[in-house]
Amino acid sequence: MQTGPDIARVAALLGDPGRANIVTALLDGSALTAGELARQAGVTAPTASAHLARLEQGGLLARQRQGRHNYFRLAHPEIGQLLEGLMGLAERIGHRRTRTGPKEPALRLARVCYDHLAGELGVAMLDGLVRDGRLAHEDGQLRLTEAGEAFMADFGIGLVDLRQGRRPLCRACLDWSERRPHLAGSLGAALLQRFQALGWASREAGSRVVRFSPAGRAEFAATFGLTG
Amino acid sequence: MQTGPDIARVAALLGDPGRANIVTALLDGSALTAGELARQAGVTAPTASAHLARLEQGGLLARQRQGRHNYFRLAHPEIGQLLEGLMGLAERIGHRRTRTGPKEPALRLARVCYDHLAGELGVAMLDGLVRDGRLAHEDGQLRLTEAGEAFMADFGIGLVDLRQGRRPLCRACLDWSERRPHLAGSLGAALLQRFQALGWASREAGSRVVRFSPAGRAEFAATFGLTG
DNA sequence: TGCATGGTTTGATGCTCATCGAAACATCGT
DNA sequence: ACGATGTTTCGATGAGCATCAAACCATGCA
Repeated sequence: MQTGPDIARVAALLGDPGRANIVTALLDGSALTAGELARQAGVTAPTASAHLARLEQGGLLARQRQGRHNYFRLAHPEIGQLLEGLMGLAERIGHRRTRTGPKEPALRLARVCYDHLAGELGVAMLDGLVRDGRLAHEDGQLRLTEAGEAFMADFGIGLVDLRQGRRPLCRACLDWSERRPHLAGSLGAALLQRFQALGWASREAGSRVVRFSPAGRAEFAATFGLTG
Repeated sequence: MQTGPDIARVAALLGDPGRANIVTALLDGSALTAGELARQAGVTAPTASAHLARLEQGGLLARQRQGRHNYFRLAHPEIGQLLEGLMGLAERIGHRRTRTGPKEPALRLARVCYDHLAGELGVAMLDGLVRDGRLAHEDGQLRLTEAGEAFMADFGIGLVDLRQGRRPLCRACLDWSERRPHLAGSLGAALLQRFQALGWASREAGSRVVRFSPAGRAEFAATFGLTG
């Protein structure tokens, strides 16, 4: 008999392949309809509907009705963090769904984690920002320095807007494939959006892959002082 | 159809209340026998045996036969990290097993996380170490500074031994109750052991609670420069 | 060589729940 | 108003599995 949070309830929600596929599909931060999720999960509409109801009831998903469509998204960014942690552990333990798929390398290079950049380039970006004194680790938190504020403003990020929301500006998120942190939080999300606006990178439809153009990749490396 | 690590397998293992109780009981880093775990989990010996077999098969637990006893422990420290993450999320979402139990405050103040100090005092200690320049955040990793090495040696920590193992010396572990990191890794484990050797604190049998004596608490605060 | 104790295996039972087809419901475009 | 599309509800089916009692195996002690 133990006290404390009920981890079994949450784990059981993620313990079904269908539901796991659903939340993984939502890990890119998008909001998908019930039908899309059913297809992604490889189940029929009724089963998906039942799963979605349970996930919503369990507090993992948020539902937004829009006309005849039902959009679902992760209820909280922290859920994405947990999923990355689960992936890391599953990988270490050797539980893999398939032999490394074809688009696996692209996924390891650059992917979306909820709504920010993850993968090799994601952690490299955070490293660069810290090395150049734009972000600072402080009491285990990430803080934007004055130099960092100037840098972001120059890069076209509207910090004022970002500080409006109650979501933290900077946050370290442990990367699944790199096993080191990358930048999350509203700033991380804004940066990824900016990359897309600048045409440096684009999201691959229906996957978490972020594809950089050769020119965009070069600009990216130059901006954050990456050698690789 | 998705690729990548199979999170459902791992989550399903943790999704049963019996198994969740088992791993939670092992979260204090101890190695317990099958019988003890059966009692902790509130199931009979046969069911526990089945659960333990599945957990071992799944790579979450390591078994060590000693005579007619079977000792189980978490297969890897990272599993403890994931469990704390799961607890944090479950708490946020509002899944609690019971109304806050009686020993809950003690647990939030100071407890064992796998083998190192967690809770209010755990994060305060890390804060103090960083503030005083003994640990430094670097590229998202924790590093022991020169001043820190001197401090640890003076405090009676044998760094040479710690560096032998392949386990990282310092590691940040996200605290379940405080939602901020505390110090893990072999150094974190060594510090907790030292506290016990000095008589500052002692483990409460059969729980994760770490109980500081009044004098020990004062020494602790003085050593790490805590005001609270 | 026995007896006690810890642990696992086996077998049987019952429950939860994932799944899908069919039908009902809701919304949109025409 | 009506057909088309997206979504949920209902009902039925089946599989997986958690559970325990009883039997079995192994180790330690006398």
